[in-house]
Amino acid sequence: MNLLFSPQRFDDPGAGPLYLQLQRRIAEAIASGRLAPGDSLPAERDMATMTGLSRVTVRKAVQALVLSGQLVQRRGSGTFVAHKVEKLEQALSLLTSFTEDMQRRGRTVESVWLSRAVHSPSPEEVMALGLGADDRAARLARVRRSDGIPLAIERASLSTAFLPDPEVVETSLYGVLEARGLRPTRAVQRISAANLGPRDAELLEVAEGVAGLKIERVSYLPSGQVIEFTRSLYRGDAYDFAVELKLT
Amino acid sequence: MNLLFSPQRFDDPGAGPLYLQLQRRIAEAIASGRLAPGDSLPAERDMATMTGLSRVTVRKAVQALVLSGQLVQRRGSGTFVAHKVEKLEQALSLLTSFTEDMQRRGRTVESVWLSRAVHSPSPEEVMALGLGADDRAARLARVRRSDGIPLAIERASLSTAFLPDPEVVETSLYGVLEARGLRPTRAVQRISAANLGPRDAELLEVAEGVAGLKIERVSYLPSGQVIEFTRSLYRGDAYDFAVELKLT
DNA sequence: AAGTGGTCTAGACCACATG
DNA sequence: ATGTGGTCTAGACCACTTC
Repeated sequence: MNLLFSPQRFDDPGAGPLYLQLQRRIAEAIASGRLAPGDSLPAERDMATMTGLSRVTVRKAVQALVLSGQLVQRRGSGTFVAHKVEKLEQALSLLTSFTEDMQRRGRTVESVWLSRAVHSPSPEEVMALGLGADDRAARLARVRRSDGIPLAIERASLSTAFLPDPEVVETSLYGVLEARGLRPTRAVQRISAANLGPRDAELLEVAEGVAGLKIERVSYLPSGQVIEFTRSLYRGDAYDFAVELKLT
Repeated sequence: MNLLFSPQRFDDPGAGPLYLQLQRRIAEAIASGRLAPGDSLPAERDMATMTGLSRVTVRKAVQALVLSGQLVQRRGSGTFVAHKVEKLEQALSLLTSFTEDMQRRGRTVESVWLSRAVHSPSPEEVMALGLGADDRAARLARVRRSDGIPLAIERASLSTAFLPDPEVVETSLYGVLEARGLRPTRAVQRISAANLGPRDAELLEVAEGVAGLKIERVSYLPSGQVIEFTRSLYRGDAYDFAVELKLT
């Protein structure tokens, strides 16, 4: 530990900014196992005096490692090497139920509703759902958790023609639709990456700016009509989507 | 503009940290169109005096918006509202050629080799490629660009049994393999999100910490043998992968 | 009560871009 | 030459956790 934070080599010219040098040192210590998951780092002030850097510079190095998921900070408690999160693998080309998926893995499932209500549709919803001037949109938003860890935020929108009362949805939206005789047969998903904003980061219990996987799904009825439009945000560190390719 | 950076309302109690208040203000100005793409913001020092905040605090607000892709900073030049990047949509369940893909869209394609060489395999490569003790790994790394914008970093690994001399690959790896009678028929991709590290961020010409889409692909020969293992890193702001779901 | 991370300040120097 | 963002410092107070 004394070695890790010794002021030596911080005067090297051409080694780049000081915060990057420190960041690299810590990252290497983690990669090599000299810092193991769960280990605590010295307090920021202590690292500063040990390295001869200012606390602001130490913080900048630490922040980058928090963003990349290698460190975790807890206010009032300390800075720790992150535990490896076993990535959950999920097939992308099958529409699977979150609940069944997790139970098959022997994990607990919790789902916290953020809202279930009817709103005037946003322009995005009008586009995606093909709504008319007087149509209204039912919105369902929830946080999906497993074993106490939040994994994803799901925000679904439907025309009230298909779901007049969103309050009736307890667990499975598709279950409720099925009971009403509505069965999507095709869906298209679009996947991209984005840094989480303050709100979403808080809901997923990660630092602001952490990378998240954004998935937008549009589901279609056999008639070709759009029935549902869902935007999900997955924790990038906890999820892994798998796709099998057909090669011609 | 005077309005945007007026010190009013920065004394509101209960509105959260100052940098978040400023961040929110700027984000709203962009969303509402009062700040249009390409517009320049005042210099950091000027924003600081206008708002009555310190430069460090202004920087923290700006940094977050740079991370989320809403602002762009150019050293020596200024801070600007980012131009909307039209997201490139790509089908995930087809193995498409980057070159053909872009040309079909009427875009130029450039590919910059970072390295083409033979190495001792890393543990990861041994695992993925199923290498033996004496096998060596051919590595190909390049940055894919289109219209002058870097879009992705591709790092491919193969056993030298399949590709003894990586230097022969000029544009298409699959083309070279095909010429050698090697034709993958199945591939599995795993997708997740990650914050870009200093090196990768530089190669993709974005700020460190920006969200990237990480795709790992393993391709198989008809015999079931693994022929290739590729790790790609796409700019999260410029790419969008599409998958169609089969619903049973 | 003591220690931790979170926020904030005022001021400084450097490297780079543009006129 | 001037202005810009990039880095860095020393010191301060707050909110929270832990003892």
